Amino acid sequence: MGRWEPNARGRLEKAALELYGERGFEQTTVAEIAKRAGLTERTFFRHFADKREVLFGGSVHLEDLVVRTVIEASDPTAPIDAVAAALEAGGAVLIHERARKRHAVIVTNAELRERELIKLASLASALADALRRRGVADLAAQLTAEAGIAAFKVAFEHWVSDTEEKDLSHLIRESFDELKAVTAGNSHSMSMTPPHRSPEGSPRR
Amino acid sequence: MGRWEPNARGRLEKAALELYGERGFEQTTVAEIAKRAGLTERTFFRHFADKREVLFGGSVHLEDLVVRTVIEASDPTAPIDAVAAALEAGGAVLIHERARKRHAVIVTNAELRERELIKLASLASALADALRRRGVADLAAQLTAEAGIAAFKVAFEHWVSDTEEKDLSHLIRESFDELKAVTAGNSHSMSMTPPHRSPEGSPRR
DNA sequence: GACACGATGTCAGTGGCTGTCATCAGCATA
DNA sequence: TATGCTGATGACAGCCACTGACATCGTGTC
Repeated sequence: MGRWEPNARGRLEKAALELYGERGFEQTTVAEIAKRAGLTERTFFRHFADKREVLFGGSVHLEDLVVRTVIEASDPTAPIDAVAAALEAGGAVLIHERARKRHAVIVTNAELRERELIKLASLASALADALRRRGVADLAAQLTAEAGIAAFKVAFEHWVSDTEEKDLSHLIRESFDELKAVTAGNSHSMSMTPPHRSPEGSPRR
Repeated sequence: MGRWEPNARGRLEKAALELYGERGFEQTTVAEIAKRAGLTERTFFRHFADKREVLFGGSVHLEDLVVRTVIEASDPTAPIDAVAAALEAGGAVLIHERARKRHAVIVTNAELRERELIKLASLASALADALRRRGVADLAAQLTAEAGIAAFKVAFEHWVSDTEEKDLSHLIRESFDELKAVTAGNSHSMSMTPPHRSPEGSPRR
């Protein structure tokens, strides 16, 4: 077979996730990741554009799946529901255990959060494109996509923040329902006397 | 007064925006920015956390304004409308000319887009906090904030992409109206036969 | 056997960013 | 007036992310 151990990329991903988890993202050097994977720093950068990207290998695959699901949605579906269904399909391929580990690393570092956000923005943009191709007007397509991503984001964060694995599909549906309620103005008006608020050490500012 | 020229920070911001515009973000070194501002590289990093942050000095001020507006909203306002009004108030302090120049730089570079996204995410998070403090339930607060930011983002992008200055307030209101329509499923169902689509070289994939 | 190919290694260099110490005007205080 | 403190800046050394250029070496092909 090959002259080298196979699956260099996979080994780098594994080593990186481990090291980021063990000592933190900033405290890990690319050279260390490469060494644990039995490779050199230079090779790391041949597989990944930068030190962060090694955590986001699956995002292309996910985006593909979600976009395809929208494109193949049955005809008389409302755009927002097509987006919800597509994101549910995307969520279905995620593995709770792995997603939790990965997310635990990401939330500890601002640069990694930035990268996550731009991946979601890219997904929103691709979704909007798909909707436009289905004949949805430009502004509506953008807003449906962006609002859909917002709902997904909220659901996903609840999913990975919990040790016990709830059903992500269910969380996504709840999130979209709440989104609809909230934008309809159906949510109760705000009151000046918040219900559950004790004055134990008021937040500064 | 001081021993040095006053307003070092402002001079750095000005020099950076100019240079990023002239030769691009990546082609500009921090040393060059500092030199144009009559300072040293080390001083740049005392004023800004990194090379990107110099473009985002106003974001704290903006976030403050928006959050305060939500907190001070009159009692019987629906949360989504309070958020819309607050973002309109925030948008009102932006200067079209300057926002356009800044945005033109940001869209050319992925790292800068990442930074912009995390600032918006921070704003969403602060908005959600403000809503919770006003007694809005947790999930509703998150979704209202995130969806509101989505609407703002779309409106803002339209505003800065146009040479002629439309009214940002107006664009924001339109965006929120469209958001409400779209999440209500009021938008027309998707059709398999898109209205305006000529087959001139189908996009790959 | 010559040769192209593709994945990796080696090495030198750039630039973002940090820690540390020095410098120096203004200000307070003895 | 001398002394000392403070706060903004400069000077310098160093780490590490990332890149370009070239070398190496199995594998498959002609």
